Amino acid sequence: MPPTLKDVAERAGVSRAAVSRTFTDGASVSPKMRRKVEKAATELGYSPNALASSLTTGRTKLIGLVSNNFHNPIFLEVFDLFTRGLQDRGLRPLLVNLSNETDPANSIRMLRQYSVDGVVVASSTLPPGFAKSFRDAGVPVVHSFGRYSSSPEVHVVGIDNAECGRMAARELIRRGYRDVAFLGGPEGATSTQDRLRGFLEELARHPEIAVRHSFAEAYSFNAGRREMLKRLEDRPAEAYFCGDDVLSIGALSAVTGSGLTVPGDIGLIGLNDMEMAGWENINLTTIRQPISEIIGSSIELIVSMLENPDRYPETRLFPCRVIERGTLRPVPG
Amino acid sequence: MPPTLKDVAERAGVSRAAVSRTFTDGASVSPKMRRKVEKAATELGYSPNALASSLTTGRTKLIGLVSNNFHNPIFLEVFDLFTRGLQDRGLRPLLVNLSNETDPANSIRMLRQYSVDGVVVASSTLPPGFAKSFRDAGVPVVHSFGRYSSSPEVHVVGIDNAECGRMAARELIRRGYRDVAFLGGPEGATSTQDRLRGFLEELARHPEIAVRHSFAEAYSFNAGRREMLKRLEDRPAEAYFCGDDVLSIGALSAVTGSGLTVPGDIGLIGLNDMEMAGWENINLTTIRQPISEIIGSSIELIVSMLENPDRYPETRLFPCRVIERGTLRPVPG
DNA sequence: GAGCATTTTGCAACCGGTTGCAAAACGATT
DNA sequence: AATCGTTTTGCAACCGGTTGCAAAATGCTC
Repeated sequence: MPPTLKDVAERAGVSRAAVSRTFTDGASVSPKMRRKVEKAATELGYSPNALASSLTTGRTKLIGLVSNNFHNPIFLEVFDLFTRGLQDRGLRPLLVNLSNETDPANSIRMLRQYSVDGVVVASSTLPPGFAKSFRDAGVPVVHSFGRYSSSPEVHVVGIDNAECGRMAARELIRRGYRDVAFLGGPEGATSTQDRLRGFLEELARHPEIAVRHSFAEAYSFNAGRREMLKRLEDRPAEAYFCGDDVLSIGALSAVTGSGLTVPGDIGLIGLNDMEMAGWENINLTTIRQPISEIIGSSIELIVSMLENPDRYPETRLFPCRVIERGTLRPVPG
Repeated sequence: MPPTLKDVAERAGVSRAAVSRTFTDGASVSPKMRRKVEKAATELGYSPNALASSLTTGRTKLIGLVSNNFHNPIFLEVFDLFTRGLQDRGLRPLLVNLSNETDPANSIRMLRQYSVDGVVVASSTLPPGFAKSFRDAGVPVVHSFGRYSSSPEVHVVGIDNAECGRMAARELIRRGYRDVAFLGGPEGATSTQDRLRGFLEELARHPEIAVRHSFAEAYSFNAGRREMLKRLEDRPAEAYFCGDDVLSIGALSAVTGSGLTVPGDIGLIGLNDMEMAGWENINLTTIRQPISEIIGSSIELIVSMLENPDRYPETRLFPCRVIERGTLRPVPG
């Protein structure tokens, strides 16, 4: 139904090749020819079919954006930044929701059928092997918010989760807490494991401080709330480092709902600094993850892989920092 | 690089047409042939190129998912439901972020270049003309969360915003408020206009009740908070119907942050019933918008348009209902 | 095993573009 | 005006599939 190259060529009285050339930049076309073609094209309302041209050029400018996290509000920011960043570079995000899938094979097949030029895996809970299987299928891939590895097999952009754990521990120690805990996300998630590891590592240097940990079933408000309610049944710790902000807010709700106060009775520190953490009625002390930088860097990386698919895989980690708000008690003295 | 139809045909010692047929269902292939082809295909790891086939079939199974709302957490639920629903039907969402665009021409061109089979516009703030320009370009379109029109030009699926306004008014009246207000979203948004209209309409039947209204600059926490802070400077109303839940939560934060209580000093009712509204520390009374039904219906509609593009445009409205939580005072008596 | 209807298969053209190559047009030089 | 080097243009093959049509194969019946 929409006009094709041939229609334009006929109307302009030139060859199809000539039309094609006027629409691919860098091709040799005389000014006269260009005028003729452009006139015919606008008269017909022609715009080239990107999919047809992808057949010969081997480029679709389609990027698979794969995620399994459609419940944490931080991911709305993530999608916003990714879609805008990709669009600005003339790339189109093909969204894949992995929420109920476990097997990568399906989504790999699907993305190959649409011959995406590259894939961005945006998730802190998917195992590293997931991104790897895209690479094995010959598709350039970047794992955003993925796990640090000293010998990376795919590009990873994210934060040093273990360092965040240490950072949280130092912050709690600095404020004089003597009985602290980690309230993590799902036990299997690599991000949870790493944050816990760092947390324990740092606290191991302070044997006088009691440490414990437990896991919520998901990175979600309700999971955080439920887990904290369980902790409150027995004698709770003085302060909790929660796996992420949403968990923290759930935990916060459990604490205040039980008639205790934050930070009076219990201190809380989260991770992410999602928009909501700054809301007046939440005001969560947290560790800021520079998601905008992470995403910018991920896009830059995937773009560079379009030119050079065999680019040596690297890990890019961005520093986090503590954002002080109102859920930890002040530094003593 | 990936194996093509031809490779499979050669390996199986059959014609390319035969291979094509074994991969299109409903085509006539003998069991023997099918076995031969499938064997060769799995050996080579072949899977058909959806884009190439779209050239002849005219179907890409790509659906443009267009939105300008990447800040309201409710839209994460929206994206989740849309992507899952489309995937389940073998369709692929091509995400378009309209946040900084105002002119539809660009996105229309882009979606036509990728020959999407249809477009879903998911937004309550885009003008009706936006969806229309897709239709004019010959692309099947559904406007989800769009405005009701008695003579619709495109498919609209959503709620009756005016009725929601009336519903909120009735709820406030029922609880004995005598001085009420509408704290709307951006003045230009059709959803805001309609909600206000309904709200005023219902209150016009109760001249003894004072009514006023004002608008926030966006459907966002900060806008709601700022606007409510302004209202609090002067003598505020007894109760506010806020344009949506995010605005309500912002307003809630402004009220409690000013040392007043909800619903003691000021009552609040929102609209959407986003997940967060039910969180213990928010506990917002609100009007539930059945987003899952709206999205299911939108998908059903766009799917049916793939078969029958000239389907007569209809408006589908879903009923809302009040979810009673803790931000309005109890019914007197 | 011949004759027939039915199914299966391959040929070849086509979908909407791109691109290597050679012919045509152009411009400069003598 | 003839020669030569450059640029511009068109031809035709190709990208990875699909599909109408006719030929080949199959299954039945007698």
